[in-house]
Amino acid sequence: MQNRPGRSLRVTINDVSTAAGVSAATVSRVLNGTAKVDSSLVDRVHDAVRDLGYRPNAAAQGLARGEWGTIGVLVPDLANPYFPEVLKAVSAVTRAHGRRMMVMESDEDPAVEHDLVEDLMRCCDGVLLCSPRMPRAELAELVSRKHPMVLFNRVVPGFAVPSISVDFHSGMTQVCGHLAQLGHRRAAYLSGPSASWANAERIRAFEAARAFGLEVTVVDCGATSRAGYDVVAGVLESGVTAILTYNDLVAFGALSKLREQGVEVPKEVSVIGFDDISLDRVAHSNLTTVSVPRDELGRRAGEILERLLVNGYDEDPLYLPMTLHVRDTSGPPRS
Amino acid sequence: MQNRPGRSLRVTINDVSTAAGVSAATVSRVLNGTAKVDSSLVDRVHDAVRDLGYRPNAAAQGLARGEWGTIGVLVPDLANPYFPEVLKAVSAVTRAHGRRMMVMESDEDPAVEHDLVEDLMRCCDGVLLCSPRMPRAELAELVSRKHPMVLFNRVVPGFAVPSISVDFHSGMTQVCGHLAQLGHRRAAYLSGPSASWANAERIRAFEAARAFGLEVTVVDCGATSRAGYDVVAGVLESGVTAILTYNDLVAFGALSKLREQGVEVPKEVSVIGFDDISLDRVAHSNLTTVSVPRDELGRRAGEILERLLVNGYDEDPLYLPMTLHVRDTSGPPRS
DNA sequence: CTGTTAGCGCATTCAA
DNA sequence: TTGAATGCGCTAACAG
Repeated sequence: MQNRPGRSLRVTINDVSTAAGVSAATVSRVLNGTAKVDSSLVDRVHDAVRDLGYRPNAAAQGLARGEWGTIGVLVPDLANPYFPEVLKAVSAVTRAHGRRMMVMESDEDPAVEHDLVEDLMRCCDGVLLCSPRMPRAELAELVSRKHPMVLFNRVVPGFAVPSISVDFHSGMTQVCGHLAQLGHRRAAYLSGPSASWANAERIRAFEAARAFGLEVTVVDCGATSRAGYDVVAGVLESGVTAILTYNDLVAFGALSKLREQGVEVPKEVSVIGFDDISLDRVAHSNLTTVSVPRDELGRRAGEILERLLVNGYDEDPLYLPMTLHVRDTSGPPRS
Repeated sequence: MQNRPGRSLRVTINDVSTAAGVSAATVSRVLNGTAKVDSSLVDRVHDAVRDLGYRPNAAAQGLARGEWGTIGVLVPDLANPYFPEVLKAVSAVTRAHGRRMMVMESDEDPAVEHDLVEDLMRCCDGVLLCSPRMPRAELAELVSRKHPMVLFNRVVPGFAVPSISVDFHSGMTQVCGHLAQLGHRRAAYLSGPSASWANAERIRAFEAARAFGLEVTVVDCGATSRAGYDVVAGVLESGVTAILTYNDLVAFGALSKLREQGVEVPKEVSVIGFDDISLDRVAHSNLTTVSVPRDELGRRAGEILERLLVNGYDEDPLYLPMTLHVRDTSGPPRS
């Protein structure tokens, strides 16, 4: 039978100090190494701590120190395969600096993002914010609170907030270059959320592509496997020889539909993903795609936030490069 | 330029009370609805809160209330595709009950698990523990603290701790039944971590299988795609007609190797996964497997923990059923 | 080196 | 209904 810890039976620093025959301050000093303490007292404190099973109350420490020892992360969708690795890296960095990690999810709902960030701000030393669709004005309001914060996967020009992102533009440029060199002239892009900065960055790459003879048509689609599945058939009719996607999920959906329709890939049409979601951990995917260094992204983000916390350091936006992986779904256009 | 919130410029309940011309107690009452307050005062408080941008300090609330408003979750590997959906569900339930979610990862290292749980206990009202390999003695020690805790994916007989898990035994029995009905007589099981309860449950199903004429040989393997890739070749030589795996990742690795070797699936050998990791979110996988209701698992776990916190309620271990999904990698044995 | 004192910011007694 | 006083558990500043 478990009880919730009745306040009375919770062991505090005073219980320890009494048991050890020292003051509470000494117990604190021993446990935190804040000051030199006579070794005999140190031993008595440690004994008492062990006997009583004492653990400092984190809330009390936070209050007294003015620091929570916690950072917060807000992501739009915990189940999106993009984030686990990022969180893993953030968690590792965070832990290495002696802090804990609070995680919240907005469930892709911009309406709640603001509240969640506010909530994080009142219980975390710093916030890592991945909020692709939050309106600029709301972001500005949050930034104005001067609470340590790092923007993740989104760069907002004119905001004095450290941010880390991926060079999506360059990534898509590599994709286009690959296709152009294979001889493709017309391609379609299954577009992601139109309000998303990350999507806009991808699209921006098509201007340069045009200069090199590759015309890319943007088609509204979405960010899910299902969306790719539904949209791809109509796109094919337009006579393109290659299909680019907002992310790998969309590409998987599209491939699935193409397979059903008996369309051969890459013989009849090339399909190129984005993000490289399924690479290492799940299957040896054969999708040509361009990869995000998700673990590095998480690690660097955690480090920037830590520096911000310790030094109050403000840094320039950081862009991580993407890498093209040519696999089995891209090839020369049908002639 | 961001500063870390200088203590002096942090707005407290006293700032609000001064601005509104009321006592701090009244501010507290208005914000928490703890008692009736004259409506004119209510308005003044709300105005002051808005003007000053006041947000209650979570640590101070926690201290005063004796509750942190936070639950903690410990998982062995954040990047394991098994957990995102679980965390998503836990997060939703937790939030619905007005609590936050702290997440920690043991990185599959039993040595640190104990410390992490201790850390969670001193900053969380309750703990959700997924720790497949922690020795029974250590678990017992943690349970003895009487801190609200729910065991996840592990049932420990004789412990008075609420636990929720999946009926792995039944799941593997379904797999064996499927194979037996197809006519298979000899199969190999690529075993997961030997210390894991979840693995033992799967193996337990092979006794019944034998009674139905299916002989399953257990082969040490591991829990990763790589392990499946490395081990499967040697297994094939033993002449089995079907390969069962600890999880889908292992199965994917095995399939990858088989494909390389030109072994046809399921014509020459059937391959059956476990967990159904890649189903909906990523690709339309064609692996025959048996699925875990991961979101329900997370939801139910969160609810049990919440009940424990509110009622101090102790419940019997809960087992969720698995579902067999017959797809393209299983078929009749070669003759 | 150690104990005593005084907050940290809030919720909750107790009086009024 | 409201305000003043007290304490949650801990750390830091101050004496000794």
